[in-house]
Amino acid sequence: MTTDAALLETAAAKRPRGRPRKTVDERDDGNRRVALLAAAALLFRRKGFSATTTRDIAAAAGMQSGSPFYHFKSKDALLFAVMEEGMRAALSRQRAVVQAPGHASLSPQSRLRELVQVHFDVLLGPGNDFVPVMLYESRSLQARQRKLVAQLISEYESLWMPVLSALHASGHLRAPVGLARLLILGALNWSVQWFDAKKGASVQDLTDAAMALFLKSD
Amino acid sequence: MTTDAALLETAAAKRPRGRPRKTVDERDDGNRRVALLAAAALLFRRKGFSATTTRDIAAAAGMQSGSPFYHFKSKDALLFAVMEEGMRAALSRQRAVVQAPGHASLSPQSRLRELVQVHFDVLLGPGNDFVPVMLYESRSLQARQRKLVAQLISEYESLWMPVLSALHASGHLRAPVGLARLLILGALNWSVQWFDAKKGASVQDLTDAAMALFLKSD
DNA sequence: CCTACCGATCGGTAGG
DNA sequence: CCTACCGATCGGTAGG
Repeated sequence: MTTDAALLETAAAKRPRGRPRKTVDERDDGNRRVALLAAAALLFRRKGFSATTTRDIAAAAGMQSGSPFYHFKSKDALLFAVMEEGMRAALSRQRAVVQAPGHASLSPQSRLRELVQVHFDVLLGPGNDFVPVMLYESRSLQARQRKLVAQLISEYESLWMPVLSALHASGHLRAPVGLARLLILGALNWSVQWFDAKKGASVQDLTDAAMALFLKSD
Repeated sequence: MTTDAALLETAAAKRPRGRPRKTVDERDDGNRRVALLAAAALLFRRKGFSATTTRDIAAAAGMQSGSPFYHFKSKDALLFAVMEEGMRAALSRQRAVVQAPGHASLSPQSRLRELVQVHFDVLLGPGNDFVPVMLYESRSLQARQRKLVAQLISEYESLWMPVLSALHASGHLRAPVGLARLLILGALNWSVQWFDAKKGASVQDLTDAAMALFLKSD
């Protein structure tokens, strides 16, 4: 699929040109690995894990069919790496939000808005295929790997709980906090199925609508 | 997978015993077709379309590997039949709700509650694998079939619009109606990912939580 | 609906 | 990271 290869040019072009590597023999494996991950994320998202072949991925990264197995032990391992990378990045972004200087002094409503907005961007931003793959392809993981992913998801959700509890306490959120978290994140996660960046609504519009829908008043 | 075959015993046993068929030569093909659909729905939901083999499905329905193709032209056609059957049943149930004698005289809040409750049951009720397959495997359909499914989804969503518009007009729903519909149905649809019938919450609990979350007051 | 089978594709590997 | 390849599996079919 040459289209996919084209879409990944940017990732492949990120190879640093300035400082030369320590030894001539050290190929920039790190970057080929990154290109493989980006290609896998794009294809896993578009076609699903089982319908994507390792040959598809290799071609999208400009390699021969056997080469992905030089970087990853198996197709499974590639899927897990995509998910882990996606959740690592998402966690890091949300932690930055929560730990930002002014954040703690904001109202719970404003704090929820920031979480929602970053969540939408993690799901719908350009090139952000990693977390959608995690959301919709976990079924294809082996039990051990699925547990590790579940752990990351749990950490991610724990960032939401203090805000939701505060909103519940102040009467702005009436549903039980646990179910509210599942329903709210579900509403956001489902946007992966219908959001179209080229169409009407923006991530800002979605954030506004979600806040208006979930909160009793602003 | 003998486990799957066992789970499908009930469907296979529905074969009518009383009145004999018109001719001796008329095998109850209709029922073997039903068994295939139920087996396919269960497996497509559990493992996804691409990861399910037609041999899996045949075995779960108690057939040999080539036999599904006597009833369905292709694996694709089987997937489409599952989705069409699921949406036909869901539409029929929701139409019955909307057209029930007292329904029109209920408050918009109560009408939404009925739609939500039936929707949860369509997704989470025992043996209801057909609609979840439609929700999560449409990617595997061919363009023509996907269009037909989209048409059914559109009909289904149109049943919600009058209720949502009324709630918006009365101030019980603050988000724009179009985005509210997408977010609300997303919250409900995502329950397929986490709901566990053997655990704490019931469909009633979910319905209560959803109503409390979405509406400004009851 | 079964038997027997085909052609294509797939994940993965050896050896360089 | 490529070349060349293997064993297994898969969707689907002919002929009964």
